[in-house]
Amino acid sequence: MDSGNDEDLKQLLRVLAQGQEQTRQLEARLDQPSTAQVCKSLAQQIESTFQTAISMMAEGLQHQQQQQLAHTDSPPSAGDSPCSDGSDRVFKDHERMEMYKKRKSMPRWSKQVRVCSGGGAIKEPLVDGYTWRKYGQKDILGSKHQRSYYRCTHRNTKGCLATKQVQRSDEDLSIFDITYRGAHTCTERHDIVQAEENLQQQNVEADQPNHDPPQQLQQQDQQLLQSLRAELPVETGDTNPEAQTRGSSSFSFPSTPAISGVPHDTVSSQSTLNNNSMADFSPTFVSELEPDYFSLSRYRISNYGGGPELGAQQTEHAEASPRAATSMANSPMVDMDYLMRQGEYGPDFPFDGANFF
DNA sequence: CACATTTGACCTTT
DNA sequence: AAAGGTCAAATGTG
Repeated sequence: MDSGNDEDLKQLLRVLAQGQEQTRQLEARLDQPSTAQVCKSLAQQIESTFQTAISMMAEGLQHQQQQQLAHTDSPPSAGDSPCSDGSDRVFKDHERMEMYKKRKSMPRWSKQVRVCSGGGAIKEPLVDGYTWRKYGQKDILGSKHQRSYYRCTHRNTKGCLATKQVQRSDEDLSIFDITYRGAHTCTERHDIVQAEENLQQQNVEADQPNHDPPQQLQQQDQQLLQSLRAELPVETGDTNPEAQTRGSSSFSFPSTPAISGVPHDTVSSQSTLNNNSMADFSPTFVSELEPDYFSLSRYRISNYGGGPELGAQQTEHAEASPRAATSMANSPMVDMDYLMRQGEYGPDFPFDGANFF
């Protein structure tokens, strides 16, 4: 238990450092002609990061209190624990329980991704910048398509508990419902915002033909632009029906950092939306199976929690990277390349924010 | 060999 | 009890 405590602390540190880094980024943006949207996204990301930290701390506190209680209530007796044979199992069960509780309290948000196929078979939009590992697949009652379950690849190495579920929509085969759960505590892509900003800038430049494009803007980016233009907006009329049926009361998270207690009952819609909203434009949609397959996505984020949607529709950029499709679901950090290529954000951009402690 | 996915069993939630 | 979510052994892949 104590060993886990240590891990938790490290993780907490990571999350806090992430928040700090994000705040720095936001601060830097405020001096630049950034779009409001970028700043807002950043702010939301920061909020969410701190929420994660807060809930981690609250959890730790609760755990501590429980331990203290147990200590004072029943003084340590020799025959306290079950026989040697069963103790292991009991411990495992207990741990599992904790896991479930932990996950249940995690922020959760979903979005719809439209995948446009160029005639080929449609594959799941698996690439979103994080590396995921599939751990399950299920038939879902009333749905034609199975739901796939993914967890962050770094679950074991960094204890990152982020998961996602992917399920193809019944009505529109080109739409996938993706539900994310938990913020990434691995620091795989802390700098998404910058990538997005680059994209936006490129977009703007493209709209103003007179503007000299920086030399660094090259083929990849051009293609990217084209794809941005070509992409289809997902129609906004639909209120995700499932958000009401299955999500209604299952999720809660504090909107304001109420320091006390374990916050479980307050709902903040906007804070849950964007935990990693930036983390999800999908770099590589080129299918390795279908050479002509070329797809993009634009998505909406629909929040759980049943609260009134305030600007819940937030569109993000999708991109199609000309980079050769990597294998399967993994395409780590493609956007990182964009960052590095666009040297203008300079040397003082502290990448050590990604310190892996 | 070290990863990934598949898939039936198992567990939790409703 | 049924549905949803996860685990873990078997299997696949580079």
